[in-house]
Amino acid sequence: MDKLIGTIKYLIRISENEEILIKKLFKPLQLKSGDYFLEEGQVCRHVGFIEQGLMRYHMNNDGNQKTLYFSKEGGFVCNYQSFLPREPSNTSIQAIEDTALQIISRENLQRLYSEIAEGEKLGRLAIEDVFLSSIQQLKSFYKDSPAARYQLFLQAYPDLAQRIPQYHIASYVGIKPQSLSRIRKKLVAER
Amino acid sequence: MDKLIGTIKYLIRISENEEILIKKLFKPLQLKSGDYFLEEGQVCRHVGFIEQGLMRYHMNNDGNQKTLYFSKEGGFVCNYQSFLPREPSNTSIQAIEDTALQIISRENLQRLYSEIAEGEKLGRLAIEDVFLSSIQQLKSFYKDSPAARYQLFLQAYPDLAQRIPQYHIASYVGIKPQSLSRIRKKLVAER
DNA sequence: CGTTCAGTTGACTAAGGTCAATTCCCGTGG
DNA sequence: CCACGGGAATTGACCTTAGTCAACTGAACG
Repeated sequence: MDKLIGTIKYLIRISENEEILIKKLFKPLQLKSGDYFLEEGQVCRHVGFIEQGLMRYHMNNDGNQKTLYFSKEGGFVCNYQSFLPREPSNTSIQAIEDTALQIISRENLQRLYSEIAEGEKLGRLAIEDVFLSSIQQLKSFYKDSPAARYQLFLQAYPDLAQRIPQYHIASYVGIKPQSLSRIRKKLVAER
Repeated sequence: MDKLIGTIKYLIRISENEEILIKKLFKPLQLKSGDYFLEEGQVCRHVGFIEQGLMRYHMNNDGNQKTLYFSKEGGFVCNYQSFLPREPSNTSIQAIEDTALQIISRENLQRLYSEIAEGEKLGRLAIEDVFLSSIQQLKSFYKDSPAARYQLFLQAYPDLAQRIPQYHIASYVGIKPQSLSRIRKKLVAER
């Protein structure tokens, strides 16, 4: 809960009363590695804040999974594409480490928006963040080779490279594990 | 101006006075085919609404351009990645037909947000729309082959296929014009 | 020890990229 | 009205790179 409050205070200004309210609006949720926060076909009904742990977003495409995104402690998780229009999600969100979350329901999020002075701003900032980073990633698909995307991933998340198995990273980069293995070999040889 | 008001009324409820205010906040802008609404390196200072015409978003990557997106009459144009944080844009927005816009400055958009009852909601809806469609596109890069992306483009924008040169479509799909030409040939053969 | 699964490696295939030549289309000017 | 020029699109030959299939290695764990 401390990390959540800290992150919120970093984004907006809140009073002591507002802090107390926020603590009431969020509920803790503990997931084991492999558990799902959201499964394909369900409607996403909560926004989560990761206190500790690691999660991945993925789609199923006739059998093989495509990893879209990772999110770790300090980040929010939500499939806005399902949450906003209240439609069944076409992506899943799964813990890939034991993960401690603070989650807020749609109803409580509405309260947060209306009862916290800068609540709307907080919502906007949280969404803008996801928005900008997904556009970044889209651009990378246009600009960068798989090898370059892999290296950018290493630069951006050096810690995650240690925590995430290679076949998930390969999927995130948009290639097969075999190809990533070959790219890695090549990168070592060039260095 | 009529199309803009119609689009806004479709998204939110506005009073007659609010309609008058909105008409004051937007200014017309006429672009010739080839003209830029936003050039790389500039800060995006306006949101535009396309009354009539067609625009494309593109990046430069050592010489060759990558087309990220098209927007036509009835749509909004803005590089939020530059507009929101007021940073120099790394993408350009160019008219590829003679295009009539209604544009609103950041200051006037602030007034729209604060002086129109559902102004914030309008802003949120406009951004959500761009947000959801760019995630859609990102997912397509994971799931779909270039041939499939081309066909999805044709389905989604049958009219645009007639208005946009193939080399721009190829770039949007993420391949070279030669490859798109071969894919087209193959699709005809299969049909 | 044997099982399991991630990761690597090899041989081959498929598909897009590259370079270059050619054709097509369309507008312009003689 | 026709000839020419220029850019778009197509085509061919070849290259590069990721995918596929399958075998193998290595580490973790019971």
